[in-house]
Amino acid sequence: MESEELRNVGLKVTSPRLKILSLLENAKAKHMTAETIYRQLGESGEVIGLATVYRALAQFEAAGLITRHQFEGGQTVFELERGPHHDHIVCVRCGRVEEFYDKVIEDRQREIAENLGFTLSDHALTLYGECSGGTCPAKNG
Amino acid sequence: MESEELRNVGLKVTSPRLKILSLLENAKAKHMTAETIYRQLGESGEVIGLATVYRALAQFEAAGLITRHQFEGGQTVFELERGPHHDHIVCVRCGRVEEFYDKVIEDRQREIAENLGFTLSDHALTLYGECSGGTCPAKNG
DNA sequence: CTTGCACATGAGAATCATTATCATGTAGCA
DNA sequence: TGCTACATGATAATGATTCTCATGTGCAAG
Repeated sequence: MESEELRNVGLKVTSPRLKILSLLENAKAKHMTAETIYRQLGESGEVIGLATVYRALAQFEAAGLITRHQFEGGQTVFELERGPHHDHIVCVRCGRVEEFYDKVIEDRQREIAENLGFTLSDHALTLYGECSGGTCPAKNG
Repeated sequence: MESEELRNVGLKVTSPRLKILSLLENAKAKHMTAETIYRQLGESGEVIGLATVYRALAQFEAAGLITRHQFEGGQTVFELERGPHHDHIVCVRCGRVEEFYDKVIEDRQREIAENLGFTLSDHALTLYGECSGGTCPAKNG
């Protein structure tokens, strides 16, 4: 139940929060902007203030429920935090986002940070390219 | 001479462009925001419209003279394009930016993109951490 | 089951970075 | 030297995100 997820992280269980969380869990697109969430909720008759959407997303992120990504050029997208860590590759033509995980890279990152005298706390790796013709609908999906 | 750099990429040689380019080449900080460039020029008595700064930076980027980076949370920073490709590690405490290059990671990125059916055109790898106590002035510099 | 109060919400204003507009100025070629 | 396409600067406009504030509500205590 989503209510528990909220309680577990110390957030009051409210209708807007439940709806946003629920949308994130059931949406077809795994990466959504605040605006998209706002619009999709509106279309389903669940009208929630845009400010509330931003607030809820910020709280969810602080609580570790979701992750925020800032791909180049575009807006900030949010993604439900489930499953193991991964990075992203974005098609510059159609906007499609794929995920991947690579142990070699992960390990190297830690080593590099250490060598430079940093304590690694986070990283952002995003690849940009074009997905192969057949697959690429040349239109966001 | 900076004038040649401009001519070489097909841009008219104008005073504002020369000043911006010159600042980028001589500034102590290697990564600067449009706002910073605007302010530093103003302080040196070289008053240039903010819009012009943004325009010039966009043109320099299109011409390959500089590179644009979008680190998390902060604004967009620009960096003179000289020397080989590299990635960045940013101190989340003091904002210091170090650069690094790692062949292992570069190679893996290409492989990963291929495996996923993408033609890699670009990538953004930024590590976030805290630089070691002694070195970290805990204040941007 | 009521009550109180800290916290949540929504509408719209405010902010921040960035881009567009438009009247005027100028680099650079004929 | 003069023309013309392009550049500039002041300012308005935009788009994303955050703040404000009056009002509403989850939920723990009684």
